[in-house]
Amino acid sequence: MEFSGKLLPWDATDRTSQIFRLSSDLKHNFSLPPPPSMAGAGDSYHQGNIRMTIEDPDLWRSFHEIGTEMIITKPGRRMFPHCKISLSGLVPYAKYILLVDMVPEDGLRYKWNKDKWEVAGKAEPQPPYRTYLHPDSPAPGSHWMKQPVSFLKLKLTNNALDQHGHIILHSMHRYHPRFHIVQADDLYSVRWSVFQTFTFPETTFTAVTAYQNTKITKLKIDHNPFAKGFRDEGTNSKRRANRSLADPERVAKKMNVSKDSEHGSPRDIQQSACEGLDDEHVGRKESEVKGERYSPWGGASDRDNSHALRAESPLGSDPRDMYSSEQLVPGQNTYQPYRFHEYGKSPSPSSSAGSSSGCGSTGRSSFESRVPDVATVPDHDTSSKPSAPEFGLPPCPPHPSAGHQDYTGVLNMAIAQAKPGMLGHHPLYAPYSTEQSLGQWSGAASAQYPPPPPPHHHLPSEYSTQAVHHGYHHGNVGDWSQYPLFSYSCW
DNA sequence: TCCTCTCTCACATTTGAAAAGA
DNA sequence: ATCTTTTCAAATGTGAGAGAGG
Repeated sequence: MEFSGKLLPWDATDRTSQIFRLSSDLKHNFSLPPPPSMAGAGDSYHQGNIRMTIEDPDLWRSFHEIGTEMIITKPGRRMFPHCKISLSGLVPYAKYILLVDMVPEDGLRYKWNKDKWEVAGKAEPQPPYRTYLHPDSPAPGSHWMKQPVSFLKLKLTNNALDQHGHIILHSMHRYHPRFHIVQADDLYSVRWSVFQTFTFPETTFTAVTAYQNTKITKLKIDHNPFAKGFRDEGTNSKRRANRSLADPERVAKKMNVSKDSEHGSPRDIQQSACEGLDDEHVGRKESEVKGERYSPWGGASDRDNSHALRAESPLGSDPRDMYSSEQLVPGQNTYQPYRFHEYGKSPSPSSSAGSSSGCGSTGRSSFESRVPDVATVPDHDTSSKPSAPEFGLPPCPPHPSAGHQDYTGVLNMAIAQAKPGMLGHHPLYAPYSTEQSLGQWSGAASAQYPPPPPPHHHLPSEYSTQAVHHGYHHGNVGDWSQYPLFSYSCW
């Protein structure tokens, strides 16, 4: 079954900021069909029929089945596989901005123990929240649609003081990239626009400073051209020798990689915690992969023991919980929007600890405020990035269990390469100065939107989910959500 | 002090874009 | 103007070692 990412109409005047997110499974929480009045209604600017697909889905799945790891370094490291998407359904002549940010999977920290990932405690406080702006932004829909859009240059770093606009992550934490499409002529318009967000479960990864799972290393070497020198057939005899011990395994792995992605994996590996994701996101191949996945996630074998399982695997036995119900609400707080992540039934430390967050123990939705703001601050590194403005998306509020978070609101975007003029003469930057940021945020938000929900409290009804979930399976087609932004001004 | 875990660094190799030359 | 070659910055995983914490 295929269900393209048809946007549900959104009334721009609707301050309740309902977010509609297509889920991939009707049997989940929000199974309401779209109100007839909304289905296919009118304004193409706001509704469109946007569809996003991820490129190289098989490659992503190959990694995902093992447990994708992404290296993060101080100077910044590219992702591999890198994010590359295809878009359709955009208004050809309308301009869009493409953004990517990294969303914590949960409020947990992990460790690699022998051959599997285990929970190692609560997540560390969230580092400065950044969003990567595609350098082509803004560009007309026709531009985005004519060929796949690559985020090759996106870099991940563990340097909280990074000044290059790289996305800052914590090592040993899990994230997934989230793609945003905003119809806007420039960044100034962004805040008036509707964000449409897409996620691809198979892009979930663990940020690491050094690879933990040797199978991931091998997969990277086998597929990343820059790592060609480390391949068995490569010229580096020294490294070949070092790796020779693992050769039998490598051979077996190589033989299995392609197969595994579609036909399951070695049986010595416990079932993948990602199984559920595959079930619904890997096209209609679920029957082929279910229960056979190789997984680095410990405890996954005990599928029925959801508690035990989820304690170790944030994806849980039914990862759909995580992806199928995302609601985004506008941040009402001028500088402290909150994001609530709740992973449904998962009794993970994070969710349990987050009871005070107001997400409710029964709800599956993860609520997020998406209030991208751009801090206008002095550029303190003009030599290296004279026009390296960054703006942060809405400070991703903390996971309930993540402890104190950095609300600096640094919405850094690596827009150094963005088209000149898109930001006009305003120096956008992403400082880590709370004072500055907060100062910027002190806009008159409340004038436009209802009062903000109290932090760590139940969302008021007007923010409650009215998500509409459809069967939305097309392998690498992203889930999407739509939400208005910018309840306050910051420019 | 020892151990474990995580992170950093220099290294050899490869890629790919830009520059130089034919 | 076009094609080929050269140069060089950037990207890659490796493995040793440092550093923090228990």
